[in-house]
Amino acid sequence: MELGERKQRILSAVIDVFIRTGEPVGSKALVGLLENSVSSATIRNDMAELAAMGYLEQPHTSAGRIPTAAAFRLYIDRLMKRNELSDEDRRGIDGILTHAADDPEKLIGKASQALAEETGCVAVTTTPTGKTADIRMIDVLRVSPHSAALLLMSGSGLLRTRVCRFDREVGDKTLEMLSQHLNQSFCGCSLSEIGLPQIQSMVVSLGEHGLLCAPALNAFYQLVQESAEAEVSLTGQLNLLHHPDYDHERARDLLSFLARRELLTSLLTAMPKGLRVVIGSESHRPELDGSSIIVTRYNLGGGPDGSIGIIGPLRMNYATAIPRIEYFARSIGKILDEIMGENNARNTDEE
Amino acid sequence: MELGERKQRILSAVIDVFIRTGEPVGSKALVGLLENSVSSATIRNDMAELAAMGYLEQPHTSAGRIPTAAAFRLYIDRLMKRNELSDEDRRGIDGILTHAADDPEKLIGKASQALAEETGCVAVTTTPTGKTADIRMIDVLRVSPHSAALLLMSGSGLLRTRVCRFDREVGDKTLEMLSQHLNQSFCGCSLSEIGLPQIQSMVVSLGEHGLLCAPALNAFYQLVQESAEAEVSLTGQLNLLHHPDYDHERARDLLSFLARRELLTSLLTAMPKGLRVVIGSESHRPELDGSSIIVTRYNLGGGPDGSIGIIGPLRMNYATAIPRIEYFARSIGKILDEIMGENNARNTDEE
DNA sequence: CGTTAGCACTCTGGCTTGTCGAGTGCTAAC
DNA sequence: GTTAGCACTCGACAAGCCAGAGTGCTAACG
Repeated sequence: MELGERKQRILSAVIDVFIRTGEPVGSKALVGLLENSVSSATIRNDMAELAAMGYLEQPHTSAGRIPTAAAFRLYIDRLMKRNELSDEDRRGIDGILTHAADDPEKLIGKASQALAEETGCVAVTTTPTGKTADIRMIDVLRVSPHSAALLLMSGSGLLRTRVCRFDREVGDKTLEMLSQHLNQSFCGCSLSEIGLPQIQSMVVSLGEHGLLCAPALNAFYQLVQESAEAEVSLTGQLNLLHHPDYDHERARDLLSFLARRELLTSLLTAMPKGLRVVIGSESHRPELDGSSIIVTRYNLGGGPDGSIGIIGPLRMNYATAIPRIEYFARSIGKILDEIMGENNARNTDEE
Repeated sequence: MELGERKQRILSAVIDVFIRTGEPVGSKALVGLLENSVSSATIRNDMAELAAMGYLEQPHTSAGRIPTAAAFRLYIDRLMKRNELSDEDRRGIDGILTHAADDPEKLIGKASQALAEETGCVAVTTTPTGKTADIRMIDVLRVSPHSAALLLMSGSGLLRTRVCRFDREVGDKTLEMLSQHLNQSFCGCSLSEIGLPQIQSMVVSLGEHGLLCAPALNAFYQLVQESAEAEVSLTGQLNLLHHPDYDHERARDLLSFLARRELLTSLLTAMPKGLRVVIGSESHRPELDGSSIIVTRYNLGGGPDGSIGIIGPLRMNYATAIPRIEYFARSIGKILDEIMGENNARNTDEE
């Protein structure tokens, strides 16, 4: 069902005003805002029809109208004019990212922080990892006579360490042997390939050292598990507490939901590629009613990638937030590729 | 000025009830609770005097009394009966800590989480580091043709890594040389000794590789800085949002304050050794009015140590929280010593 | 037929009012 | 020093009221 041109303009205007003020908008307020303005009565008629079509609703009889989730959907897909970033904005972001940008984790942390600050929402990121990432190297470092640290570097540029304790003192040779075996067996493997059986077979191949090294192998297994699944991190939760749309309960409930990382992970990893906007109840999660999620992927040259996005109130400023998130994702992908030295025809000559 | 024995009992009872209910407590409510009960009129008289002495105050004329900060101070220092942990509690904590206890960071994370959950407050911990910690080892790991990761292990058992990018490709020899020089120069040094001058002099001693390695040295410097200062982490912020004593504003303000880590760090590091309770305004931070902090240090055998504690409403359950925190601190210290292999006459034969 | 002006209607939010109950302070008796 | 009794104060809560905003409908207009 096609919407008349004026109705589209009215709906757009309602959404714009609502995003700005957060209050139901009445017919009179729109009179001054439309291009070829018509009288408030006409607008009322159109609004009544828009309400009948499910795009507007009124909290109570004599209040203005507020846009429904369907209206936001239409707005984002068709009506909205993207508010592209100014050169200044870009420079600002570039500055933030290139400043402490050598380290992947730092980079993503900074990006998350900046995004949260600029949008006033909660920023959500996942580490650049995935089942497809492979193991680049493994190292074993002595910590004390009877404990050592394992280090794992994955193809996505992440380093993870973990200390383990042996049942008795271990010699340098044992550690060295352990390191060699681990590297031989697992270097180049994708993280998802490695399961308990493979690791248990190491106990055998290590011969006399096998049993002694069991704690280390156990730690290694945990390390692999940990690296294989995307690690979600949130920034700017405080922003929610400052936002007028979130009262105590709503903020608490949303944050409680976000604290359950496993739910969030599954939500994010289930997203198809490209930029996605999930509006309120579209996620079928009651906790997300009244909130929107905008996420996209940042791609490394190869397989592994991660997500970056924001979570905030339904009436967030999509027009500026969306281009901003896209820019962040592109920049992160580019910088990570540079760090990791992927040779995929990107100009790495900048700076 | 000494308090009469009955007044002490009355004050204790008021505090106990207030901690339980959070509401002003009246004279009648106390009649049934005191040992050698007296009439409500007598209690009223005593309460009036306690109010005059600054231990009680009433929100308005015809409400019950609530304890002042001074009352809590007295309560904690003299009146309170510590509610020692049951064997079961201890076993529970031991189980949590020994379960994933090989890794120092994991250990402290788990402890923090458990403490937050058990007390319903925000748990605060600092990593076991300090100016006095020394550098145990440094490693340089190749990440890509033109980037590498630096790894630093400090005497407190913490591993920190950071990736850095070189201006052009670097050979294995260069990295190896860098690693050797860094270890020779800085292994065994305390973290606080290392400043920019020492690192800059490395550029010279590295000879032809000096300039190429500048980014790595810069990253190393940042790594040292980072490891030198205690890293504060909070767990269970959501608890505040569930607590009836914190409405939207109070929760927001407290969390905003806690988010400013530098303030928190200075607050924690300024604490003298031993267990401390800071009640509301005693910290001279307006944001902490109405909240209390309980912290203590956990000590490693050697110099470095960290803090663990909780932050919550004034009317928290001090009698059970304090022994609990002490137990956590002792356990963490013991386990870390075991991991790090300090030989200080502790029985490491458990389990 | 689409647009406009006018009007009666509805509903919310804020304000005032009145009542209830908890708790106190004081006084006088024990 | 302790207790009983009583008048008083104050906040919480419900009920009632008013003003304002915004609508839906109808009738007139081009």
